[in-house]
Amino acid sequence: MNMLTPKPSVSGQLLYKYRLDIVGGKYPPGGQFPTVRALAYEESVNPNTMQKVLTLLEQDGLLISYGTRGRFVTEDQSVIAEIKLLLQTEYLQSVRESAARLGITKQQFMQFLQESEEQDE
Amino acid sequence: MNMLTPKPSVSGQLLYKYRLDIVGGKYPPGGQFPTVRALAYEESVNPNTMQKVLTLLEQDGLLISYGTRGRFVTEDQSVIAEIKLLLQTEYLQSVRESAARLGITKQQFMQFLQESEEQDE
DNA sequence: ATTATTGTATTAGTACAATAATACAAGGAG
DNA sequence: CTCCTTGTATTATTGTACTAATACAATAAT
Repeated sequence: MNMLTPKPSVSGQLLYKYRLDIVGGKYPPGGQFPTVRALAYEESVNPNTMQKVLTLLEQDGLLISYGTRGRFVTEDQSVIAEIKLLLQTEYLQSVRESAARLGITKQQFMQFLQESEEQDE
Repeated sequence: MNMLTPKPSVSGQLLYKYRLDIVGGKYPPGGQFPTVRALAYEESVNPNTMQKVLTLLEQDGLLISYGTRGRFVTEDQSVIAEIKLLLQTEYLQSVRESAARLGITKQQFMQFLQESEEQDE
């Protein structure tokens, strides 16, 4: 039983996933992005649904569509960096609120961090 | 533009809210819980939707229905404590994953905690 | 006793997300 | 030139969450 997260929409999850994939460098700036149909197949989702997701990523400025040539990740690294920072900031803010609601103290959080493995460098 | 959270269902949000309200002590153990209709009105939600939510809270063991006498918060504090811990643990685990996906380092997190106001004691 | 309020249940309707099934124009590849 | 793949668009259908409108039995209140 999942206590926390009410199920979000498929498209919302995919949108978030690709945002993270892009700002995380999985798809490098200027590089080609997989096709609508390929991603739809990969995610076992209808092509229409996937296209909507990619359209939203274009609105973010993360992707650019060149008609039949395909879609590409923006070359503008500042856009990517900006969105990455936005995602991080928004998330940390949500953590603040959630921790408060859950009654998680700063001490608990510190201890939690100590126990965490270091994933950087 | 909300970067993070795809819209969750109404009932899922309410379920989460009441779980937190109960484990947070807003509704004390053994005390009466508001009626379906009252809560539905309060949240501007259909009574049917609210009833489903309360039914799920019963399945959690947080609430007990005594027919027409109304619904009450469980008197068993261990159940409440257990669920509170479960919620906290589940959340911290999700934080670990999310932080990793977002590329938030332990250092960033530490700094974030320093900047946070202290909300306990 | 009557009345109001409780939880519970049922059925139908609405709104929206997602699927399904295509179709088409534009460019690349052979 | 022809064919394939690209993005894009359209229309219909399905699934589901939520609303709407009740109804009913049990109990507390008066």
